[in-house]
Amino acid sequence: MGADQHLVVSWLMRVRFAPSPTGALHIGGARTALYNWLLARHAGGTLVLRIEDTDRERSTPENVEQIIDALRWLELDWDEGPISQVSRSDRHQDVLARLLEEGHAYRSNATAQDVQAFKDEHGAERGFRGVAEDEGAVRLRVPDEGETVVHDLIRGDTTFAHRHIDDPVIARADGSVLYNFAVAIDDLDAGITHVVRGEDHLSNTPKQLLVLEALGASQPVYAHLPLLHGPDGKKLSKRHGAASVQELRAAGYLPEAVRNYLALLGWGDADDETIISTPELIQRFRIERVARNPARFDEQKLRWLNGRYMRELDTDELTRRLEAYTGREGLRDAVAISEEKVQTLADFWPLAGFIFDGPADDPAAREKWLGEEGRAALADVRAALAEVEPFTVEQVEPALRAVVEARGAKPREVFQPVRVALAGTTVSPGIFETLAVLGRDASLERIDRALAA
RNA sequence: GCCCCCAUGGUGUAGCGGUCAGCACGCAUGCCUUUCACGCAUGUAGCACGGGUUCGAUUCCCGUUGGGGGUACCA
Repeated sequence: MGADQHLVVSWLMRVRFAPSPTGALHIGGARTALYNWLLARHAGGTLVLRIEDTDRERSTPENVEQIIDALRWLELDWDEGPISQVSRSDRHQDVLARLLEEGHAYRSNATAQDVQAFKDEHGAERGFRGVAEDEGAVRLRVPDEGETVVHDLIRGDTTFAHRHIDDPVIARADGSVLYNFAVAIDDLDAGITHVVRGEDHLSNTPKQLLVLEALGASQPVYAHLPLLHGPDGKKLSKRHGAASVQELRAAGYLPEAVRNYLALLGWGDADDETIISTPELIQRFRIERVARNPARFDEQKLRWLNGRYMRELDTDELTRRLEAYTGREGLRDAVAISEEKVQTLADFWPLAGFIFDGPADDPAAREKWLGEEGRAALADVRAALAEVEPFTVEQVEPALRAVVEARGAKPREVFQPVRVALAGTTVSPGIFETLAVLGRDASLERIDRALAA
């Protein structure tokens, strides 16, 4: 690589997604990943995946795998990593030693009680300052004077007075480093240019900046995303239905619809479009336009959006998705007549499963539509259907309408009994289409059964 | 407690000193119609409150209230 090219590379955007593997990837984390991905793809930059696993208790291989699965399902790829934060502990130790050596950090055995005692004496707003000891945890020295300003692409500048900041513990007594230290070093070493993460990290940013400053390193540009809440305004949790990516997947949502929805949750373009394909998103997404206020996750809108995406897929593709989702095969004909009626992949089977598994059992439907009148109509339909040739929608429809006319009935008085006979319920795809998909034999058999019951 | 962030209909957002405050979801009604949907049409509902600044504030400043985050030898 020549010098010129190197210069170009150094100007490119490098972002990262750094989840801590504490379980399933939540929607908030998924959105953070999406925004970073959008930024990287838009700028032709690099997305680094780093696993923040310094908390050994919660970081299990299963949890890491869950996050990677979720990203794959969302079709968000990364260019470097996954890098385990723990795997970088040698480097962390080197930097820690240097900070200790240069006096930017010190060892201390101060406990939470000691910190409280300090505040009782100096005032609650006064940041804790410890005294150097021979052993104990490592604390970063925060100056008493001055302030640290976080320059944020979304929020502008936020100023933190040093006198309010506690000397943060950056390494445990056993030497293992803590998040606020490791994250600063890792982002620095990875050459991250833009740190895009949740707002819950904003208050800790000055500590990370102080670490960087102690090292004489330059700082990245920050962008803190507003947090996501549940429908009730409270923190998002399992109580709110699908709160994790795997739950969204299980609920039958399409990854492209989820990307579209998540992109709009906290971000809006000037032209106010709602349906935005991923390529368009890459082209139009601007981190500066991300909203500052927290957003609520609204599954109703996701459902609507998902329905729009479902209807945009052609029948073959939708069939592939549905077959993968249900684990069944030979669904195409049933899919073709159900497309307009489902909003999620999960909606399909309850609507059209009767075609394969036989009529559902809905006593109320039978009672209402298969009484004396219903059976009489059904018998007429059976007779008419026996003559239809070929057994196609084009031939079936006029035959049934002729029955309606001959009986002087309302359409529903004839069609609903047929529907209940075939599906067992009052809801199904169009009746002519359903008949055609079922075929003459199966249709007549089901009608006979309803008549005999 | 202390530090920090945020505030447009029920929800997500557009707006960046003068607009009938726009769009989407939802909800309601109508049309379509064999069920359920889809689609189409119409309607419903909002600038948290109080002070300023200004000829004029949804928009700028301050405060209040209300949410949220941080304050761990968690991330």
